[in-house]
Amino acid sequence: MDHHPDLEILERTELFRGVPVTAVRDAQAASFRKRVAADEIVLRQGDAATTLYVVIVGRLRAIQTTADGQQIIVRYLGPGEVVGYTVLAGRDRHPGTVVAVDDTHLLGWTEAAIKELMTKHSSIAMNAAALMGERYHEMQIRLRELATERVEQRIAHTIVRLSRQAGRRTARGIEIAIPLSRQDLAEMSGTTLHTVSRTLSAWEEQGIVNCGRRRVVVSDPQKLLLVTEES
Amino acid sequence: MDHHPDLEILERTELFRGVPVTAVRDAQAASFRKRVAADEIVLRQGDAATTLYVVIVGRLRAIQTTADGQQIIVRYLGPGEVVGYTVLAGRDRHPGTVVAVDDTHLLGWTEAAIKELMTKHSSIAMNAAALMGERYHEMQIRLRELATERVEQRIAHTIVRLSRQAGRRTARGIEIAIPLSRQDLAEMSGTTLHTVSRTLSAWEEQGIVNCGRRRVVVSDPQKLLLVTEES
DNA sequence: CGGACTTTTGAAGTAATTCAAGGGGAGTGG
DNA sequence: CCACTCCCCTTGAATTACTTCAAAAGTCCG
Repeated sequence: MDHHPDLEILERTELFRGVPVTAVRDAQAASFRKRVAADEIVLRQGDAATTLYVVIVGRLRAIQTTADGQQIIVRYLGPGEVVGYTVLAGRDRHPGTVVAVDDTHLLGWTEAAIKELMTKHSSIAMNAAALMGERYHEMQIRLRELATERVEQRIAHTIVRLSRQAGRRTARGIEIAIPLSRQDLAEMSGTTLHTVSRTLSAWEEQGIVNCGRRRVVVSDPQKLLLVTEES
Repeated sequence: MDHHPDLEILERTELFRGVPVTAVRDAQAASFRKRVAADEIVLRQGDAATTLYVVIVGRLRAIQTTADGQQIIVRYLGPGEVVGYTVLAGRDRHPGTVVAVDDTHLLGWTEAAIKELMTKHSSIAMNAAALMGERYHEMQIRLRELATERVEQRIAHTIVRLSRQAGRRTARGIEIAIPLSRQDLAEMSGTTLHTVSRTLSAWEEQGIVNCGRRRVVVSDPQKLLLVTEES
């Protein structure tokens, strides 16, 4: 069993992309598998951070909860992405909760293992820095949107982002391959489910989207982009 | 000149903390100095990213500007902090602009130099990952605040954060050692200068703060914390 | 077919923005 | 040293975008 199927997958993840094969092999050897069913929690806000995961198949959502129970969706995580960056960041408690959206398959490392890997193979550590930087960048954009844009524009941006991240071309347009309730969209856009519902209804009339129960299809991506641009 | 004063400073920065002395020496040798006067631009949004800096003395502000000219202040950067993370993140264009608030002294590296350093010394790369993770985490918090809190609470959080980052104990309370206009606070809290002004006026009457032209002194930190907590 | 969850839509309420105008400090130049 | 100017700050009043409240209608699943 010299040739392992996980190896090829790992080589294409954000953490191991461009890393020498020997190093990826080391990583693969030190990893363990974890499967979680839909709606299961992978890691919980406030818990001690002990593990880092890479998503192999499936999709998860990272959320943050405030003291008084309000939630925001920080992001969705798909194949190839890192879950549990806490260990990379050198923090000791998870700043958010990660829940599986579908049945998911992960590869995991203990804190000690991943640190050893990064120490031995600096390219892994550099990838870690790059990936954290990428997320930081994403957040800057979202922060700016939230601070300067109107609700409609923010919802449009949220949907554009989702369609790029998890969009599937269909006959009717780009379908977002994640079940999304109005509440979910609200928690991503910083608004209420009511406003999301009203906005989607309006867009539906304009032929921009086509949505149902926990389902969003962008029928006219161009028009949607126009919405993100208007002042 | 074997013993260089920059060396000791570098050893305490977020990028070189805990890194073997030989590595820090390498870094110091590869660095160049840069001085910028107050209000000078260190790097400009949209420009090609070629350099990474570490702040030695002084303070800078990172801003993001939208297409239509609206601004937000992403954060302030002080001694020991990294400026120009773009290079670490592997992006090619600066996502924001960084301007010096005071006269500032930086140490810089070319992209090639810093990448070589990280490759040779994985602890530097790991620090880079940790520091990016820390910023990502900060942004998550701010995003949540912006999405779930009222303006007054957000302004309170902004000021609490600033007082931790740049607070100086004085007879009157904690003075924020950065000149801050109402507009600046607005751009950090996602509101308008008018609302900031009204809020500060109200707090002044309650004896929470004591502020003047581009100056904020927190006279009752406890009461301010209460504001951040109320629903 | 019952029941839980999701979505829609109207109406009322409100927090915060926008509009508008004036006041005050700090620095500059005569 | 005074006056002028440029910012910065303040405060009222009007407006509005969005939330909150409320109720009803769909939709999916067991």
